[in-house]
This record gives sequence, C-alpha cells and structure tokens, in this order.
Amino acid sequence: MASVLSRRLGKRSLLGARVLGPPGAAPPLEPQAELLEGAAPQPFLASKDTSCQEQPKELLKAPGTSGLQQVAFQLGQKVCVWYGGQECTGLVERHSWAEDKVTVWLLDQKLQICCKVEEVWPAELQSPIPQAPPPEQGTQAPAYRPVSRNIDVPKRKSDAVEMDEMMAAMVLTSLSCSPVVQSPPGVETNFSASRAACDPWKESGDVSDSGSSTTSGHWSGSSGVSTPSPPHPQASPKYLGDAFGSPQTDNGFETDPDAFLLDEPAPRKRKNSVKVMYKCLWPNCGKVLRSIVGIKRHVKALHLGDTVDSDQFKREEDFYYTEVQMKEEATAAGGSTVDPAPTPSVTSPPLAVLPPPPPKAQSSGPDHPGLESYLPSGALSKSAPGSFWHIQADHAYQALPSFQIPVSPHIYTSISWAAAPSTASSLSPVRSRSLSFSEPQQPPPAMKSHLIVTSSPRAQSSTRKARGEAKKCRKVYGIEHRDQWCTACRWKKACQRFLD
DNA sequence: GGTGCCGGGCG
DNA sequence: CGCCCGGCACC
Repeated sequence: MASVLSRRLGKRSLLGARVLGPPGAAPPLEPQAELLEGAAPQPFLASKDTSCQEQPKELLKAPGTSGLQQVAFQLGQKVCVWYGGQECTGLVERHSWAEDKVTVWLLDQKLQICCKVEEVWPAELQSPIPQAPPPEQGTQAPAYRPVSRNIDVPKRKSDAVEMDEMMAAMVLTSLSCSPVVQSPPGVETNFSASRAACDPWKESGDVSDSGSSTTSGHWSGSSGVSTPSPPHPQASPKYLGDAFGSPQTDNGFETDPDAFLLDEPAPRKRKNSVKVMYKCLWPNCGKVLRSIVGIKRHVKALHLGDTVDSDQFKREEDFYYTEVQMKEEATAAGGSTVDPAPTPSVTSPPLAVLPPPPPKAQSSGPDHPGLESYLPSGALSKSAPGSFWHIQADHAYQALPSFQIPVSPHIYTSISWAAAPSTASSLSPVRSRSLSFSEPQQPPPAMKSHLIVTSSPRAQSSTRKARGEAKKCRKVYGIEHRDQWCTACRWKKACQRFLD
C-alpha cells in the first residue's frame, strides 16, 4: 500500500518540481540532473547559460575564480577588447564572474563577442592589461582573436572546456539568430531588421529559457537542451548553440574527442553502428556531408561566402554544422565516401527539432548508441526520481491518465514506445519527450526491459486487465463502508489503493 | 454468486 | 471531468 501511495504522490510532486524548477534561480533539480548525466561535473552547463544570459547571479557567485585583475565591468561600460586583430571599443553587455567572461558589444563591428576578462580593459586605459594574453598575436597581421581563440572547434581536452565556453557563448550571443548579427536584448538599437528576422525562434527560445515551461514542464535543469518542440522548421544556429553547449557535448569531448577531430570520420565503427555525419545548419540548407572538412568548406563557400578576410565570419563555419549520428545501414546505401547529401529522410526532421547532441561520438554504447545516449541523457535524466514516492491515495485514479503510472504491463506497453523506437532512427526518440516520457525510467532496469518487450504476454486478456489478487477496497472495507473505498473502486474502476 | 474493472452514459 | 453503473470476465 505504501508503495502505491507513494508512487502516486511522487508523480505529483515530480510535476511540481519540474514546473517550479526552471524559473527559480537555482533549482535543486539542477545538481540532480547533472548527476544523472553521469558525466563529470559540468561547469559548462551552468556557465554557458549564465555567463552570457544573465549576470546578476553570477555576480553573487564566487568572485575569485581566476585571480587576475578582477575588474568589475559594468553594464554599458565602455571598454576595449582585442578582436579581429585590432583593438576595438565596445560596451559591456554583461560580466560573468564565474566564467571570467565579459560579453562586449562591439560598436564598430556591431556585434557581440564574449571573451575573457583579461582581454578586456576599460576604455580609459589605452592598453591591455600587461600580463594578459593578448598582444602576442594581436599585434601581428591577421590574427583574429588573441590566443586560444584561434583553435578550431575540434579540440583536445586541454582546451576543450575553455573553447566550449567560448564557442557556446559566442554562438548564443552573436550568432544566435542569423548568420549576420544579432542585436542583444538590451541594446535594441537600430538593428530591428535582423532582430525581426530572428524573432520567431527567439521567442520560443526565450520562453524556454525563462523556464516558464508553458507546455509540459519537462524542463531540463539548466542546460539549454530544453527542446520545447520549437516550431522552427529547420535548424537554426540556436540549436547549434545548444548543441555545443549541451552537457552531452561536453561528454562527447571527454569520451571521444577523436571522432570529432577526424577529418574523415568514416572510421566505420561496427556495422550497423551509428555513423557520424555533418549536417549544415544553415537555414534552408541542411546539407549533410560525411567529412568535417567537407562541411566546413560547404559552409564557408556557400554560406559564409568564403570571405576569408572578414574577421567576423572567420571560422564561423564551425557553428553552422553539427554532427549527426546516422545509422550505418542508412548511409551505407549511398555508399562510398564523400559528399552526396545522403538520406536526410531519417535525420533531418528530428534533427531540426533536436538539440543536436552533436560533437559526441557514441563510443560507449556499441549497440544502439543513438538511443542509449540520446534518450537518457537528454530528456529522461532530467526527471526527479527522488520525489517519486508519495501521492495521495484516493485520487490516484484521476491522476492516472495524465501521469501514466507504471502500474501494469498495459500501461507500460502503452508507454514503451518511448523507449522502444530504438533502431528506427537513432535520433527520433527525442521527439516527444513529454511529461510522461520520463516515467518509464523509474522502474528498475529489470522492469524496464520487461516494459519494452511486453505487450503480448497477457495475450488472452488482450483488452482486459488481469484481475489482481491483492485485496481491494471492497474486500477490505466491505461494501458497507463504501465511502472508504478508493475513488476508483467506488466507481468500479481499477482499484488504485491496493494495486498488485 | 462475488468480485474487479472496462466501457460508456449522465450531468 | 466527476460520478455512476451495466455488463463482462475472472474467481
């Protein structure tokens, strides 16, 4: 009995937790979610979002992360920064202490960049901070950014984190809505045009970011993964941003950076395994190539116009493709090596909606990497299993429909699709991670497998639920105490108090 | 026949 | 949607 009660309540509280989680400043959910990710601590998670989207919290946080000259930049403060090989002036958009980063709105370039504190200095001082990284390269010819910024996205461990942050930050800020330039929320100045262009997705993005979880509340702790089934037809850089920012990304780098580094990713892993492709995320493009080089070239040539000299777009091609896992079979058909935009049939639609968990090479799950990693890490893990075990008994019946409590094999089966779509398309499962989606997670693994396979065992009672042998309200309370029955019993429905 | 509960009706 | 009940399958 207890278990039953608890199970139900759990659903409820779970819901509450989720809904409340996001908007709150630091929902207790967060750490949990991270834990579930099963990955190493992910500074990135927090940092990505916060560093470039909200400053106040950060300001409160550890103001001592890196010891240099902790100048407190203020919003709107005029500063200088090394960018594009030259010293540019701009206004401080935000200053993230935790990340040691400053987002600067460059007046000249009319774009927003996010860089380290050390690389920014108040406009009054006419030179960068002495021991800071910059000039080494900045003084020379076409250096685009001081120091590390020159490394390509594919990265090695050492630089991975830093780069990730940078990239994500930049993507989120300057690239977020169109390849051109995005006016930052605060500075609504004269860029209404480009702003208008990006509004559609931006709106949805904002919604989810703010955590107002309009729809179902399946909100993922802090990662931008939110995937609230954004209406945007094709992938926009935003998702790219997510992609690079998502915890999975980090994971990917940690676990298997090589795959991402490889120019020729065709190291055909096992047969039937997932193959890494690279998909162009440029609006209306969606070209899929097999080599990272190819995709880069494609983006650069077709979309960025190969303007090698334009600092602004330098290396931006990195942002306009994403890694995609495709079933080997699917791609194998097309056969050989490079180019042909292969079998988008499978990938494209989901991809557009997905937070493409891209630079991740499923080195882990040899069997169905796609599923294994996308499912759990993406949506499922975000649920709060901890709060699972309580519910008020009597109204569980009412609650049932919406929460899909794993009560019986039937319900499982009805749910199982969530876990089962398996091999069909490695990407698709995410498509409808809705509230109930995460529930199947709760039962222990054994149950889960049962879950997936079931469906016919009770063949004979195909429609009708097998009669449980547990005592029911009627038996326990007797017909004379009908008022003490659970609601379901009273209504001649499946008893919810004494489940078996 | 007693019981559990599905399907469906009513307000 | 809450409530109720006919009726069926199981015991």
